[in-house]
Amino acid sequence: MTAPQPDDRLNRVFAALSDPIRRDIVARLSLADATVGELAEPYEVSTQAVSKHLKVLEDAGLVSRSRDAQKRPCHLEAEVFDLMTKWIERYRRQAEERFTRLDALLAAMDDTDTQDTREEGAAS
Amino acid sequence: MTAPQPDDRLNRVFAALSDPIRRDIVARLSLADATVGELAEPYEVSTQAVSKHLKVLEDAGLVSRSRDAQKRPCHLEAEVFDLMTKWIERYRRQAEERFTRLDALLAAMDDTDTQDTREEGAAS
DNA sequence: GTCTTGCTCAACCAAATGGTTGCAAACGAG
DNA sequence: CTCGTTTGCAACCATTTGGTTGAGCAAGAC
Repeated sequence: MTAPQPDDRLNRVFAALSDPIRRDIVARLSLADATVGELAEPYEVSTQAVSKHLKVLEDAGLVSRSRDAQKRPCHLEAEVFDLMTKWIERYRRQAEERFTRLDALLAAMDDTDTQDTREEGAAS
Repeated sequence: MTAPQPDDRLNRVFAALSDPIRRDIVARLSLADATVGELAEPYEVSTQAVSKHLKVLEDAGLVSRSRDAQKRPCHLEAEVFDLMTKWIERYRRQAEERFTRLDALLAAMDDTDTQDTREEGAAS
């Protein structure tokens, strides 16, 4: 808890969103804050199960909970989304770059006929 | 497999990326295609374990495998990333919108004093 | 005070996950 | 054909996960 390393964070965030109920909860919380009971109502699972899901989302940093009498209003923390999009975009861009480089290589090969094409060696 | 519904897809993609080894594999495949053995080398787990990880990534649609003699070169399919970013961006935008609307509402309330403020009703 | 509501905690259970080992298939090399 | 290399599959094991039920706590309602 003291040092939430980005790696650990990413583990939890991706894992949290791998469950359809939790994704649905996030979707609904993006529209409005809600209590545990309100969130649990549409699903056929018990309130306790939803409470567990909320805990997973909270541990991932996706949801924060305050107090209002007995109720525990849940609030979406959209900030964490950035962590994911940064990770995803980084490697997507890298892959796309590689793709365009491959295109260029193929074009060059087409020019210089069938020469020795040592280029894409192992990236050790 | 016949009808990979987007929901199911998202389950698998998010779950696949919730493991640090699998994220690392994706990161390395974004630089260059690689065989199972090459991918397994840096880790302390067995080749079979990495083979399993590759299967998870393949089932999620993140990786495709071709054949070259005994080797099975792995290739990153960056397309699936879009599915995630679309999902994420959708709800992040929604949350941000709500945030700015709340700001506006507060400003309006400050103007018109304490009127009836029915706005954020349940999202049935 | 007692009651009811809203939620969490604890114990338990079945299924999935991530790892292991051993074996077999596919393929090129000799 | 036989051998080594690379990979996938099956069985097994420990841990995690997503669900259940039952009890308990906190806070307004009576």
